[in-house]
Amino acid sequence: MSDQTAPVSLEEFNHRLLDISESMPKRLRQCADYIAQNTDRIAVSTVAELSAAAGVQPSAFMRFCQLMGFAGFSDMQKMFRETYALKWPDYATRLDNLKASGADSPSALLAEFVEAGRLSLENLASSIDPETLEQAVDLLAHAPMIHIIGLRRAFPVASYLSYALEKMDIPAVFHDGVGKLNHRHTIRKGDVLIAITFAPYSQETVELAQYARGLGNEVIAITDTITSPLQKLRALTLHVTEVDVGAFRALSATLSLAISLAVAIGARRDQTEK
Amino acid sequence: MSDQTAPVSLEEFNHRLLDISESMPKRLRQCADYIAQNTDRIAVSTVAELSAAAGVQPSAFMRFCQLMGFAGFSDMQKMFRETYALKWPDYATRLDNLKASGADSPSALLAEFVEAGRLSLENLASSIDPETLEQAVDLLAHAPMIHIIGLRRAFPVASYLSYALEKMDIPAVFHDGVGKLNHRHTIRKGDVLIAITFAPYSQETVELAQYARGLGNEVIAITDTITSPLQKLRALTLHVTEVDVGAFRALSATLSLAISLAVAIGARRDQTEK
DNA sequence: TTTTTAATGGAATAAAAATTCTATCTGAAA
DNA sequence: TTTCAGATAGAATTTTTATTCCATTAAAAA
Repeated sequence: MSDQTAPVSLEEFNHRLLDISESMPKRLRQCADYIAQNTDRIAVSTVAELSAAAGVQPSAFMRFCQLMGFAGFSDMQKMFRETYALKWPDYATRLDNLKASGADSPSALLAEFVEAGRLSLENLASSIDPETLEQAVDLLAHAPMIHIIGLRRAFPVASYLSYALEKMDIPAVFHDGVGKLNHRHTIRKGDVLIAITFAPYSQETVELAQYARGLGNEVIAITDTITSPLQKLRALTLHVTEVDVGAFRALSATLSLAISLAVAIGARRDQTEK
Repeated sequence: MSDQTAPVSLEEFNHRLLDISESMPKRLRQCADYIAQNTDRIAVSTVAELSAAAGVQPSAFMRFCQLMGFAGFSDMQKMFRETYALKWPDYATRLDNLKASGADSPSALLAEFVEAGRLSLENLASSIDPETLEQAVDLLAHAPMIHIIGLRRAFPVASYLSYALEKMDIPAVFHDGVGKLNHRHTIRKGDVLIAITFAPYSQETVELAQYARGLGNEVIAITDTITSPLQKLRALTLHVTEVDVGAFRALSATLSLAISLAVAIGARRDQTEK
């Protein structure tokens, strides 16, 4: 058992590995070498698998984990499963804990939302496919008219998108649902619709998307799940996963995506006009 | 047990999920919805964790796996562990990847907004004064009615605030300016107004704040400068500095503040009612 | 309504995995 | 060569996790 504290990040882990691997006995050295080359497997493998792959006994692998400063393999694996944000914090539980400890001040709550926002943004950066985004911008930059719909939770995003497009003098219709007036007849052939919807999906949004698709128009979807009804319409989907705090979300990632889309469209149209 | 063969790729998995999720009974649907939004957690979680997060019993989750065509959870997880190709380089690398696709590509732009958003959030966390926030929540939690105004750039924030308050059954009036109709007469003595405005300030927002102040009511301001006209009214000011990308901003920080405020009000009111 | 069928929750069981233990081995020092 | 301190392999044990089973509940059909 090591007296050192366990690494809490990939950097610390690698540093430790480099530090001590040279002074390890043969079998443990084998573990170190294997792990150095296959760090990514730790999160999704068992001791048996890893030790077999490294050519050692499970017990040897256990000793390796302990030398690295962990209590055991599970402890080490936990770090990998958590650090890489594949497992997000469960904010519902965290909030309960906050309340229980009496530390549920507004600023504590704000701190949670800030953290959730940071995670969402980081995740957005790695999950958005540049090509899909490029395609969306391309379609939108050439559209004679852009239609936008997004209700309930998605309404702020849709309204901001409308605002941004208007600022750049890009023709756009915001289907805001005011007075239950339906502007669907403003959609002409060749126009492109941006539909923003999160689970549970707004009926109106889905219907408008269906209508647009019925005219043979392209639909760009901004949504949070892979099973959105817009998927069935074969809309071009930009998928954003927001980290929720309890039942609420700060929309940081979605709004960033939306504003990027708007500005990119603006830039593209300027180029084309020249 | 399903007669269909199990999906062997993420695409097949998604397709299957989309196909059958609608015809599932309640609890299994819950599983489907949760998984649709958190597909990436399958590889590194246990049945217990996933089922708890989805709000169902482990046995329900098992049935879900079988409906999806797998023999059981382990079988399903196997697929995800095998196709688990690391999408986890660190954050800096991910940003670089986005930028790599060309200086003025949409994804490079997205990278900038993501970066700006993160900076704004960090800034927010350190600049908000917990006491001021506490005061604001206190005032708002005791208000018989909350009024909200925010136009142009501030409109998404105001609308989201309205949405959140409505979800929590907190009486609120959204002065949305639709049809240039003015709802100022709905403001009664003792009500509190949340006014959101950024430079250059909307005339309408400032006027409504003045009106409310004239009745002797409290005004909470969410604004981006220290010299806003609302300051003169001795409104309680929550000051948010957003990092802009060119002439645009992603509103990450402002929206996080707004949603925190809303949730904190909701929590405070629940307490008071007891 | 009554009957039938499907869905659900939770405990019970089975399986798998992690971890520890100990006899045996290895290699260096005496 | 003998002694001894690690180091190692493999089995035994403990812990965790997956899976099944069945009584209860809810929904659908008669």
